[in-house]
Amino acid sequence: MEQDVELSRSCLVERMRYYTPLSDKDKCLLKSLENEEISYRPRTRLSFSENPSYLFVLKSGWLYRYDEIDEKRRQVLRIHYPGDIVGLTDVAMQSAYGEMMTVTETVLCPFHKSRLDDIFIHSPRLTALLFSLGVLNQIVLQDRLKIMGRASATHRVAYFLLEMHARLRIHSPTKSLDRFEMPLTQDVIGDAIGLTNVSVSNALAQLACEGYCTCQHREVILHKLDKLKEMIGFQDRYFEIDTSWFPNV
Amino acid sequence: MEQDVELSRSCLVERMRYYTPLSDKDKCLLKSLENEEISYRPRTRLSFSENPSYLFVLKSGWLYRYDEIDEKRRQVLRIHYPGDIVGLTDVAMQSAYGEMMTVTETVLCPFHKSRLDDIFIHSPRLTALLFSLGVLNQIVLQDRLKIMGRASATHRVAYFLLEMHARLRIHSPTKSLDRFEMPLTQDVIGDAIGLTNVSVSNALAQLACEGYCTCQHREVILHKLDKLKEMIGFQDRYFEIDTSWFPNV
DNA sequence: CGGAAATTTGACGCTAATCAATTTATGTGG
DNA sequence: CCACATAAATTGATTAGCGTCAAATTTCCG
Repeated sequence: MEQDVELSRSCLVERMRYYTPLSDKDKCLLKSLENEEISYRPRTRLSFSENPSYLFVLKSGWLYRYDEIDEKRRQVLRIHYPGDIVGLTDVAMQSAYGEMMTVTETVLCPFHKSRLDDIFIHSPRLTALLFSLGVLNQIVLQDRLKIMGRASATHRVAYFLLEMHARLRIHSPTKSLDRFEMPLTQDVIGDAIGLTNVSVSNALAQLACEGYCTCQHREVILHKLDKLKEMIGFQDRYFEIDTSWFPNV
Repeated sequence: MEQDVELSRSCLVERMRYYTPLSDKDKCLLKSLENEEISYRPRTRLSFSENPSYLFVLKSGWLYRYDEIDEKRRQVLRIHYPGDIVGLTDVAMQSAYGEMMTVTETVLCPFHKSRLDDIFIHSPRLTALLFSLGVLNQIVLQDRLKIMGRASATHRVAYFLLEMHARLRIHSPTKSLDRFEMPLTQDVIGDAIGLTNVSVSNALAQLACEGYCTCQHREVILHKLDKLKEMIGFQDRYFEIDTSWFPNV
């Protein structure tokens, strides 16, 4: 029991066990990825392009990945929350994809990409889970494509808030979580959904005006969560993984 | 030798061996996924939402996946080429994502999702490859996000043509392939990159006017492939997979 | 060859980008 | 704890690009 409590302190284990029960062996496998720790200050630029052989477990804090398009434009590709594995898009290719920037104080646990082999070789079940989480990521990206392609500025911003809400819910599934911290600036939000900071500001004003939500002082309050979801047809992808076909070993 | 030739007729084996050498066992594993065949006519709507437990190897033909937004709007999420595994976004979740439509005459090989377990259990190396191809897909989606968020209509269309070019190159890496068939209508292209068919038409006219490429009679000719790539900063993601860390079993 | 689908072309309107100025919030040192 | 400097957010005026609607032309396919 003591041991189990000890193991559950792993951020990655917390995340994974949310989707499916884990054997002690699997917990150990995951836990071992968090042996080292590096801390970063807020707003630190992280560039691992020189040798993208390391992945990271994001232990605490927020960071985002972005890619420069030109001097004044960039695309925010992904926002990372605690429990995320960071850097897969770097290690699968021979070169890194964009850069990362910490938002808050951040702790990363680096591990070499060859450590993934341990999982692939020793735990087909964990492998299936990692694989499925990769597919889930594709689905989330596809959702974002849909929004970027066709939705108005207001809908895009609403979508962004709802996706953030869905992400945060994973780590506090009991709470209703109608309010949460928002450390991202409107510039970053805009770069994530293809808008200028001005348009984000206007969209937030309109959402507030219609009573859906407010976003002030780095805090989001979702007054009409369900109505908001309905308005843009939002689906929470983070609760849906089908584990029925996973191998039992 | 005879056997090897026989095995190489598998579309999936062809695709996978492009990225890394495969053992005979791995070839058999992959080949066995193509035991059944179903043919479809062009422009057939495929909906497997009732019970999304089957994946498909796309043996021949083209099809695309899309999702309706409202009556008149849809987002084309992905275009599938021979050798693709189709349907991962359905089986990982408990419900299907959108629908599919064949473009040309198409042959699909269905297999149950539990067959993936065979790969995860028996071939860590093939698992690593499947996993990496999933990550590659995420990268391609991220590239598309970048384009959708910030690029002009002309750049979007140029990007679309170049991505198609990159995809087709996988299956004929020797040819320079500066011209290829384009069975997709401008409506479909537009729905893929967030434009109307009218804007696609205008963008193609401008690209042709500037001498970059022509798209007529269902055929694309890229006159200045390199200049076009340079103009939009295109990177071919399909050649980059890093297999150095894959397990040897 | 004939009907339907796809593409092209043009006129007009709307949304969000751009540029710029102002207000508000944040964080630091005294 | 306050004053100050800087960053972030808000507001407004103007503009460019794409969407929308509609009609004409070309292509496709049985």
